[in-house]
Amino acid sequence: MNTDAPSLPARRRRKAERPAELLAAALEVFAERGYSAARLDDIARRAGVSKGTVFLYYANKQALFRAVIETAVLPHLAAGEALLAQDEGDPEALMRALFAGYWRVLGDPQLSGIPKLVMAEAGNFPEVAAYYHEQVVMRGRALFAEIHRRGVARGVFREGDPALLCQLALSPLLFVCVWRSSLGGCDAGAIEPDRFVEAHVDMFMRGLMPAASARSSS
Amino acid sequence: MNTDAPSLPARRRRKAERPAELLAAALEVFAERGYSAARLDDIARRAGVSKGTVFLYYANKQALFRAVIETAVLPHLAAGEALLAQDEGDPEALMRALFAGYWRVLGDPQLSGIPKLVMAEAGNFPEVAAYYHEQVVMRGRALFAEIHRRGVARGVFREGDPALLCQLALSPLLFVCVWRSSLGGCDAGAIEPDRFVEAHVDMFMRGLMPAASARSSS
Amino acid sequence: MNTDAPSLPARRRRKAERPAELLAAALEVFAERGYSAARLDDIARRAGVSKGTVFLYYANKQALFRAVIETAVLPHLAAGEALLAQDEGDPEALMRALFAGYWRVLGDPQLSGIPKLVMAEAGNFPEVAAYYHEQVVMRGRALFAEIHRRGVARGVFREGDPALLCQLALSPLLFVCVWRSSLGGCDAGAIEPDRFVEAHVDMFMRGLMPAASARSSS
Amino acid sequence: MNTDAPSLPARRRRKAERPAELLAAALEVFAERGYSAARLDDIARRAGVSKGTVFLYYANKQALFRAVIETAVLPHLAAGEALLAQDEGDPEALMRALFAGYWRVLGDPQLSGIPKLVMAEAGNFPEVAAYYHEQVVMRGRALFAEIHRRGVARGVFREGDPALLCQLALSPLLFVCVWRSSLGGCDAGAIEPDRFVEAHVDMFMRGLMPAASARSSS
DNA sequence: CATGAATGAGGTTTCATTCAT
DNA sequence: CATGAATGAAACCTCATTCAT
Repeated sequence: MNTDAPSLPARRRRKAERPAELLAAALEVFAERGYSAARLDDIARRAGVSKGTVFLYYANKQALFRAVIETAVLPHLAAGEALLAQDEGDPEALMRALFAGYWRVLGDPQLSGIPKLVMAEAGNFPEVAAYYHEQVVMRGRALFAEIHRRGVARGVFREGDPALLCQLALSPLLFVCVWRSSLGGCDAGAIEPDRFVEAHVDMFMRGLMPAASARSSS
Repeated sequence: MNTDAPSLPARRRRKAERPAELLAAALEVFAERGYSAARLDDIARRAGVSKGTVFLYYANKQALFRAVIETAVLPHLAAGEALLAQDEGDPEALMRALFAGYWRVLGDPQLSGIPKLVMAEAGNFPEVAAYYHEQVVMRGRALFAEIHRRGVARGVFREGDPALLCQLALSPLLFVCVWRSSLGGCDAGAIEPDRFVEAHVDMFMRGLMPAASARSSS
Repeated sequence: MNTDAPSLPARRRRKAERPAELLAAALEVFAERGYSAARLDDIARRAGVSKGTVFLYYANKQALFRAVIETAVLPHLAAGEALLAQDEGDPEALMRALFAGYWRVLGDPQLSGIPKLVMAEAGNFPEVAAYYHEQVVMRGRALFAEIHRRGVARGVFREGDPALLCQLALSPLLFVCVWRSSLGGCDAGAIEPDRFVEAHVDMFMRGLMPAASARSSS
Repeated sequence: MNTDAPSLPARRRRKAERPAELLAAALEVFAERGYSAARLDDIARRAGVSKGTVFLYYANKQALFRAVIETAVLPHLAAGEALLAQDEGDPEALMRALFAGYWRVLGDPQLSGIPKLVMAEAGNFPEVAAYYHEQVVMRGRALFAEIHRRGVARGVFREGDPALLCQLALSPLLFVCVWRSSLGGCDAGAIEPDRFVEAHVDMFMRGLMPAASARSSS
């Protein structure tokens, strides 16, 4: 309320920023430790507030967890859908843009904690898993399927089950993001993520070509 | 393990099986819930013993966790190494055999909990992560690298960074095993793992061919 | 209390009413929930102010509690004492007037919360209990004793320990006020308080007659 | 289980006694402090166990509270019902026996905490209140009503609404039990409970006589 | 060996109280 | 004066761990 006054009292301004600060701190700790092992004390401290303050913004630990999951990914998906809706260009370029978009999210060390979290905790939070599946997985697949459909129509992509192809396309990206926040520490330098993804995209795009055009690839 | 003495009294035989039963139960519960959320009560009940008995075999929860990780994968790796050491045949067939071997492990709903566990808990157990990286990841990569080396030498595989190619080869398999024990419940039927892996292997093998032989692919 | 200045600005009048509004809200919540379970948040909301405001008027929760107890009953006692001081009439009528006066207080759903509160919380607030005993119980008993004394002197009441008779006289009234705010909800309609008190007073007055005049009762 | 062996291990014997010990300790603390203010720490310490042990026997504080209420009164009611079922004697003597029975319970400093508790906490535990009303209040009233019915049939009691008469009969007893655990401390010695109850019963029985026989009373 | 009752440290959650605005 | 965001002590509750039987 009344956020158009540039001279808002500092307290009030804090209040507006608190949820984001808390979500950021919570994402960090949840991703590092997992849901159960994450202590609200740590989250609060990392957000620069006391333990009790967390409960002013989120009813309990679970609600905070859900909020972390729900707010971190949706904007990016919406952006992807918007892009696809207005761009009618070359499917191959679109597909590469889709990869780039996914990678902007999954490659961000901050956001890459989310998929890891969801996978690690799906068993304990079936509702969260269902929400994520519906709001992220299905919508992400729909994006892929639409581009693939356009490519097949123009004869630049081979046919195939879009769900399966999508999984094939994304699993290395997802894997890399999980890897980085788990064994990445031990494996430092072994593989540079950007190069890895680049290699995968090349390989995948080549595999997606119709048989006839395969010979012309590098 | 020591099952070659058929005349042992039932009680003693029971005792010899306890560790394996405990590890199996622990793997189940750890994989379902994650380390922190797993209760020793549940593990004990699932193994058919009382809570106190667990401590007769493993000093504490952490030791049990380490034992689960350490005993579940090593035999399979050793088998792979033995196979490779004696087989000098067609690299392409060997590579497909390697995929099949990996899939025998990662496709097993029982064992597929392990990678998920390691990734989810690496942050909380750096030593376990380091152990796993050294004893599983590096050795697995070495298997791949050796086959790749032979294939390049014979001109049937294109060159490339073997670590990167190995990651590329395995990430979909690892991903599928993680997926199945997380969002798989919501995603039931969307993708059949075996088909998915088969498609990936085909695609990967095609991508691995030298450019010249690509045209002969299906 | 200071309502005799009709031209005060509204704000100032508001302020003058605050303590009474707070006490009323506090009485409600304390009576409903008990001292510990009553939240200052609820009291503040019911009084239409913010939580912080409560502390402008009362140093802490305990002080508010004491104020509730102390201000709610004293005026009524004083009124009873004044009445008795000026009225020299028929002791039987006075006794019935005393019952009526008690019932005006104890029958008021608002005020009936007080005795319940005092009894429920006496263990946690010995000083409050002592204050209540001295300022309410003892003075109430003195009223009864004085009327009884006059009646005995005129030969219309039988003799007896006034403290005991007073307890006997009042316990059903007190009980009904406690009952109504506790099990009254389950017991709705079973007994109508006014009828109950009327029956008790009749029975008590009959029991208070000297033996000789008993036969003339209805 | 297997409690017929006199040489049971001490641990096992403790296990059998724990619930009763816990209920006794809990009744004490709940009655002294009220539900909210009672700390499980105190209850545990008074029962001679640690905090965690309470939760081995009762799922949570509320369950313990319910168990206290439910187990403390029922046996006495059942005893009263049994007595009434087999005794066909003088209704006046039966009524005095009923008073004596109630007083055995309500006069016991231990058990007298129960009614106080129920009344103080009814607002916070509607289900407990309903249970108590159904299992204690209604059954208690039925006992009274049956004796009253017999007395009216024989012409030794005057007619009247039994529910109202029962309330009238019991309210001083209930009040005394509440009083003793609340303001009784301040009021020490003012009134001796046994004398008070005796006086009440005499007065009540006299009030219960039909008008004709009133003159023969002492 | 095996049990399971008991423990108590540690986590989540509540709420009276403070204080900058 | 009034607010309500922030605090942190204290409560409930969980569960790994111990140990008498």
